[in-house]
Order: sequence, then structure tokens, then C-alpha cells
Amino acid sequence: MVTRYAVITDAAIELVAEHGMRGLTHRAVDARAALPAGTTSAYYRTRKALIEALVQRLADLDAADLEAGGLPDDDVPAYPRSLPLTETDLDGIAAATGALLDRWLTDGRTRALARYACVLEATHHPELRDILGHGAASRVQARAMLAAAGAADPDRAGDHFVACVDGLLFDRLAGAGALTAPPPGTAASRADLTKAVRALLRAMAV
Amino acid sequence: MVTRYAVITDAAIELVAEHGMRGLTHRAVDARAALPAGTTSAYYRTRKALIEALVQRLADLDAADLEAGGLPDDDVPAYPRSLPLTETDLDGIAAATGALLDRWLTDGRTRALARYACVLEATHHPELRDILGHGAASRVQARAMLAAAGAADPDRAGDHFVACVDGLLFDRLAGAGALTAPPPGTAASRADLTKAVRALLRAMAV
DNA sequence: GCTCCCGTTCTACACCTGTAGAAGCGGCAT
DNA sequence: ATGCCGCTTCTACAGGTGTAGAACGGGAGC
Repeated sequence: MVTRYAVITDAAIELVAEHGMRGLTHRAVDARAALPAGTTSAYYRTRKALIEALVQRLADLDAADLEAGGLPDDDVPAYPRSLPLTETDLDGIAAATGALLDRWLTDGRTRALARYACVLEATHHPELRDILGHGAASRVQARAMLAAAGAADPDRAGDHFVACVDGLLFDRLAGAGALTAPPPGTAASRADLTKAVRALLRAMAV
Repeated sequence: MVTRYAVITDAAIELVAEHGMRGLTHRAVDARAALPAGTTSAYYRTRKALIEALVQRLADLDAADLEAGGLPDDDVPAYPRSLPLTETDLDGIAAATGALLDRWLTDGRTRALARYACVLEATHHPELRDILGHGAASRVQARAMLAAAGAADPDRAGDHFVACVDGLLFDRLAGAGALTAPPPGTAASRADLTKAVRALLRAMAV
């Protein structure tokens, strides 16, 4: 059974992805989740509480994905749900990352868009940053990988790496690079992303 | 003499940077620009018109910076206002890019934040994308540079490059990497960014 | 049976926002 | 000076939004 809290926060995520933070209102969430009017307002009295719950939900979903390790998604077996922690071969890492990025562009698009909106929001609401714990997991992963690959300063390099990967993702999500890039969800897209990530890894691992 | 249009759109940019798109209202702009109530509403009857003007203003400001080429800023002589188009030495390009990025983190922070908010907004309002012409200039520049550096596929590589650079910027703007990164505005910050960009260039130029 | 309680649903209300139109005002041409 | 015309300023108003609290309902405990 899905708790009502999850129903509400999931609807909130969809709204933010579709209409931006501005589209997030108590009543809109009720409508989107097909709940009786006033429900969201009862569960999260203030808007701040609603946003925090939304961000927490994003973090929880990520944690669940991480939990699954590199295992394929039940729903979409072609994709991993997160990077395999054990992998040390750079080509393998790049391929997995490329696939993962492509997933964020297709199935995960909603969540990805909501996340960027929240990260931006965290700029003027620091408490969100703590909840989001911004990409702490991927950061740790990246550092470990680069350390294993023999980078001189794996911590800095790891941070640069995840920032760049986030940039690649954002670029396509926002449709900036989408004009020239291969369409998401295709093998070409995965290959292109993999290639970029591979280059990044090679660059950072020195 | 500064036109009233510029006063309004500049105030709008500040508002968006500080409080997000949600903070952008006709009345808030009036207050921020210390204009009589109702002024913004008279100049831009609809909210959509206001946003489009804001985005256009961002584009114009960028164009003005580009116009200045790699020349130092009048206000802040330590920084260039855009990348030198002529430069072909990779180390030189990296240094200039690093300095430029650091500028976006300090003096240009407001504009940078507003831009990211608008890019995100463009996700659900495609007409904004056309106005913003997303980073077309930097894209062209990057492609040319990488072509000169002998990259195999300079167009794709150039796009990857600007996406990654944007990622580095966003990462620090949003305060994600800001915890571990050197504080902006310092030589250390510039060095760190330059190093990351240098690595990127090396990676993409193959 | 009645009672109490907690989760749910409904209503109220002050305030904010977008947008339209009226009122005011200064200069220009007649 | 008179009348006209543009810019500017003010006011109105219909929704929308955040938040609080009242009404409802059904199951647990007596």
C-alpha cells in the first residue's frame, strides 16, 4: 500500500517538473493526485512543508535506487538504476554512466527536472540543501572510482566529474544540446553520452 | 540615459535570481526598481511579456559582453567579459575560461542564477528557448576552438564541452560543490576552475 | 448502545496576482 | 489658450493561493 504522503509528494514532483516551482500549489497537487480538495493542505499545512517533503521524497527515491546497486530496473530492464559500485574498469563505468544518463532523459525525466528545480530553489532556501544532500552519493562514488583509477586529487576530480556529468544531463534536459544531440532513448544517445563520459573520466583521472 | 525598459528588466533579473521565478510579479518589480506601483504592469501587460523581456535582456547583456571580445571589463578589470575569440593555445583558453567562470560566481552571480532559472523555465515554454538561443555564441566559440585543436568531431565535442562547463558553474552556484571548492573570487578558485577546464579541453580535443 | 478520537473532508477568509481601464499630466501643434 | 496625444500613474476587480479551523465519519474501547 502506498501511503498518502507518497501519493501527494509524487504528484508534487510531477507538477514541479511540468510547470516549475510556480505550479506547485496545494490545490494543484490535490487535482493532479485526484484527491479531495484540501487534502494536501491538511497533510502539509504550509507550502514550505510541502516543498521539504517533495525534496525528501526525491532523496528517498534516489536512496532506493542506490540500494538496488547496479541491478537493472524491474520496470525498464535495459537500464541500471544506479552505478555499479564495484566496477573499476573505466570503459565499463563510462558505459554504465551513459546508460544511466539516458535513463534520466527518458523514464527519469520528470524526476530529473524536478531535481534541478529544487537545486535551484535550494539557492535561496538553504535547508533544502541539507535534505537533498546534493548528490552526496554520486560524489562519493565518483571519488572512489577516480581514486581507484589513480587520479592525483581524486576528491576534487570527483567533484568536477559529477558537476560535468550533471551539466551534460541538464544541457539535454533543457533542450539546449537536444537540437544537435541524438534523440534520447536510442542507442545513439547512449553511445554519445558514453563517449562524453569516457572522455571526462580520462581527463579527470590524471 | 537608461531606458525604463532596462530598469524594469534588470530589476526582474535580480528578483528571479534572489527568489526564483515565483518571486517575479509585476508589483515586486515595481518595488525593487523603486517605481510607482503599476509601472511594470503598464509596460508589460502580461506576465508572459515580462518574462520574455527579461530573457531578451539577458541575451542582450550577453551580446554586449561578446561584443567586447576578450577585453577586460571596465568595472572589474581583473576579468575578461567573454572568451577571446582569437586565442588558440589550450592553456590560454583554459585560463581565460576559468577566470570567466569565476566572474560568473561573483559579479555575474545574479545574471547566472537568473539564466539557469530561465533555461529551466524554457523547458515548458519553448518560445523562451528561441530568445535565449541557448548559449549559441559559446557553442560556436567552443566548436571553433576544438576544431583548431584538432578534435575529431569538433561539433559534438564543442557541445559536450560547453555543457560540462555549464555544469561546473551550476554546481558551484547552487552551492553543491561550494562546500569543497575554494571560495569564489579568489586565485585558488580561478586555478581550480582553470584546472578543470584544462582537463576538459584535453579530453574533448581528441 | 454510547463516547471518544483520529484521520479526513469541507469551508472560510485575508491576502496576493494578473490584467484592464480610467484618471492625470506635460508638451506640441494649431 | 486650446485641444490633442503620448506617457505615466492610479484604481478596480476577478480569480487564485496559503493557511486555519470547523464539520464529518467510522472504528476502538468502554
